[in-house]
Amino acid sequence: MHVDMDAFFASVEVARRPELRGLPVVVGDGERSVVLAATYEAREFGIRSAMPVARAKALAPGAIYLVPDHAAYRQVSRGVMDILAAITPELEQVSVDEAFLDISGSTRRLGSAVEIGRLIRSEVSRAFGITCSVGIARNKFIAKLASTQAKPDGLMLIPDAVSVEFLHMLPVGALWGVGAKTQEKLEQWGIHNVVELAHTDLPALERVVGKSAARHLLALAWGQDSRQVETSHVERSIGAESTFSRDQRSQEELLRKLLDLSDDCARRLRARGLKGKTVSIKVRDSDFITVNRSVTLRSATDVGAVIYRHARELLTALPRHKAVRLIGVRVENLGSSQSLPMQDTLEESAQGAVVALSRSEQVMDEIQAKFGRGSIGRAVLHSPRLSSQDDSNYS
DNA sequence: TCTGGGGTCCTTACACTG
DNA sequence: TCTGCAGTGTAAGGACCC
Repeated sequence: MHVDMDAFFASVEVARRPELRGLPVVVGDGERSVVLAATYEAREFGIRSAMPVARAKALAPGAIYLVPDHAAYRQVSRGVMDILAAITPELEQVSVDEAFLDISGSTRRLGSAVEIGRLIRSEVSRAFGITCSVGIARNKFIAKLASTQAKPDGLMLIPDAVSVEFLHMLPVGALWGVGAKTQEKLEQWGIHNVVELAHTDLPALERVVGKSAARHLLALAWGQDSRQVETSHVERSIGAESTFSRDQRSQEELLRKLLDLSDDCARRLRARGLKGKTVSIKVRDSDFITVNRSVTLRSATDVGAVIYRHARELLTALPRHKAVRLIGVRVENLGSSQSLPMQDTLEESAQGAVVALSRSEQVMDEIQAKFGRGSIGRAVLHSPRLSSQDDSNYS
């Protein structure tokens, strides 16, 4: 079973502000952002999620535009997931607003799959005043297609016997893993629908989309998906990125943001008991050209100052002519803190520098946990100058 | 029109090792 | 000593998902 909230962020806003009901409501973060969610009334104007807010405003200047309140959405999300967890522990949360459930062990206790789907929909609506759609099928992929077809505020069961027939009515873009680029490539080869893809032979498909994707797509096109509902998942990377309100040329400001993002990554790593070995940065310029640079360290870290130092080296090594639109930091190659050694390099360990930095950041975590995120921070992020050379400015 | 931020996975190229 | 090859790790880019 696949459960998917309808226009989730927008629905949460409408539920807590009933005067918005029936109106075109768009959740999006300001001029340089994109639409995160839009009510079905807003979609009638052609507004879609991921569309630039500026474009949405051109389409529907009279719609209501709201700044997202992620804390509120997370809270509702947790409540919805609690409802689902009461149905079965075989629950896989895919994102803030959707989940897969393996309900094969729940039908004796709670009734048929359709009855369970109805129960979930009524519980979610009763508890939070929002709607969700439910898809039921023999595997995850078809269940997800079913919930999409059921939207909004619906339920669809696709019996085994008709699942391939159902699949073969859909455009190729309905397949998991076929986005705009792959769809365009497939269409160049005359493959527009799932049924056409299903009857393409593997070697030909491999030439179009590559080996791995070809096998994957061909299986999906015949309704085959052996993925299980995974109740736990291992994080592979943790990152943070930010788009400037105006394209940035000042190295000072870029480094300041880089430090802030490095700290954010480090704090989240520590909160999860993780360390990472690879630090990567992402820089997008005013022409929307994006480059990534990464470096693998000798040992893993969860220290913001260490992440920042490597990120800064990567950034300063970059030849740059254009102003910067977006900058990001990501830490990859993650492992548990317990299983990974402590120091960054022998040299630094000898100085005790990294140990001291690590400890001071842990103390900051503790103070922030007690008194709030704004209660303590790096002085350098609040001072007018940030040297690009002097490491003493970490603190 | 002017394109977010959180991620995952795949492909390609290249260096290195046995 | 040289060459080819397979396997592995790293780096960079790209596509895709929500």
